[in-house]
Amino acid sequence: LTVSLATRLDDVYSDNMSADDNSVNIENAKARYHHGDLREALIEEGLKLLAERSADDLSLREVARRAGVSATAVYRHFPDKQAMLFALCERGARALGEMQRAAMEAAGGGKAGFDATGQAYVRLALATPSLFRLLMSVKPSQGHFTPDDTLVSEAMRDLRRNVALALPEGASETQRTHAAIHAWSLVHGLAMLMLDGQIPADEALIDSIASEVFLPG
Amino acid sequence: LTVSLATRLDDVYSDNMSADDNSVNIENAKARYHHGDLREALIEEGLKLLAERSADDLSLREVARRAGVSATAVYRHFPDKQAMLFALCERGARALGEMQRAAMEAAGGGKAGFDATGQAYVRLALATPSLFRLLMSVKPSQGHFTPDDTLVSEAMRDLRRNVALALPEGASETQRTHAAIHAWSLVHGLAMLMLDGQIPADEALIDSIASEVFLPG
DNA sequence: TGTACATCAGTGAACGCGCGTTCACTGATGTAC
DNA sequence: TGTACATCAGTGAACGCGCGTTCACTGATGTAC
Repeated sequence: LTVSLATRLDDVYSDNMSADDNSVNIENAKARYHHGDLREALIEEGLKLLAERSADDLSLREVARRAGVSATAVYRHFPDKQAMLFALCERGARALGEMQRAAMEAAGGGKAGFDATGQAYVRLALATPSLFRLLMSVKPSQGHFTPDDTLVSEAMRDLRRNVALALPEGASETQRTHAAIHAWSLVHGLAMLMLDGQIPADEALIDSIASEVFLPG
Repeated sequence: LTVSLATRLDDVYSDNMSADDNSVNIENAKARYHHGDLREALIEEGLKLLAERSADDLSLREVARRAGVSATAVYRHFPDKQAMLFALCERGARALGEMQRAAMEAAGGGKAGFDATGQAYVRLALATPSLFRLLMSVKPSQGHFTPDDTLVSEAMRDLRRNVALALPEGASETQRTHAAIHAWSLVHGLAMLMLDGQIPADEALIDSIASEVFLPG
């Protein structure tokens, strides 16, 4: 799982620009990026910056600077800063979803698989703290991002499906929803407390807490 | 419990300045505050502002403005902005601790009392979101605030004591710590997910989830 | 193959903003004689 | 009781900062004839 986590994160943070490309910053931007590539490069630099600072401290100008481009160039690819942040969120949500799926699969489904998704959730949070926090800040009520849904709620749908696999056969819809919320709260709290340094980010702790979900029936 | 919560929050947010005091802003500040009162007024305005915006969006200048005082006056009472924020944290920590104690007492101790502290935790978070988040952001590793401890870790000490009351007699130290972390994670995750709008801030949900703590043995 | 032209992703200068913090100051308060 | 003086919590002007965003522009690319 740890390996597959690393692989997934490499996907998210993949770096198309080599160090050489950075050192020939003198050439103009159009020569450096083929058509459509700057958008991608900005997202990548944004994700890299989120590894260094919080989303609140991430500025559009710095992302542009890192990509070797003027601040105004960003506006060719995003209507405003918020839209750029949202693009970063989408990457985070994708990574979260993929990791959950991979963890479930690797553990062979059932209760073990369900536990694995919980552990993967915490590990993703610890691996990409700012992105994880940013992701959570996109509320369903902030409907200007997506028509009527959260990015996270997609992962939540998966969670409700997964929780069914860990519950006894005849569990009701209500029981499933309740168990899903319970499980999500548990791993989310663990992740946040570890991110905030209130609890040691201990591997064994993640594994044990995440497999102690209270399941009704 | 709800009543005692309201009472406690009134304590935290108590407003010593009447509306009249605000309307006679023309008089100079020295006339308005007796010696030492401005510090208190600044803290109160800070807490009120935290009810409107996040700690990140709270500026020293605005706190001063609300208190009817120049921005530089703040420096007579706090060495810098961070110190002022920390003073707000202290209030939050105090409120959290008092609420936990009150909840435990009101529920008559034992497992019921322990569950009540969990519910109170979530309710405090929902009542004062920004203050709660700010409180959590004070890390043990940021030792410049307190010598070698977190503000929150004081509440954590209480938690470990409380969890013992809900555990079977012969529980080991390890089991107690583990159960405390588990319980904290559960209610903290529930609180954060509700604050972020990922889960409805439903009263019944708080009560039921917070009493489903997994207890070993 | 060469020329004219439209497109559009980049540019740098400029805007107004609010911030945290510093500085030299002022004027009310309280004490010493 | 009156006067001289130290204290110190306030003041407003000023600083430098980086931000998001706008504007008119430029110059490479690709297409049409």
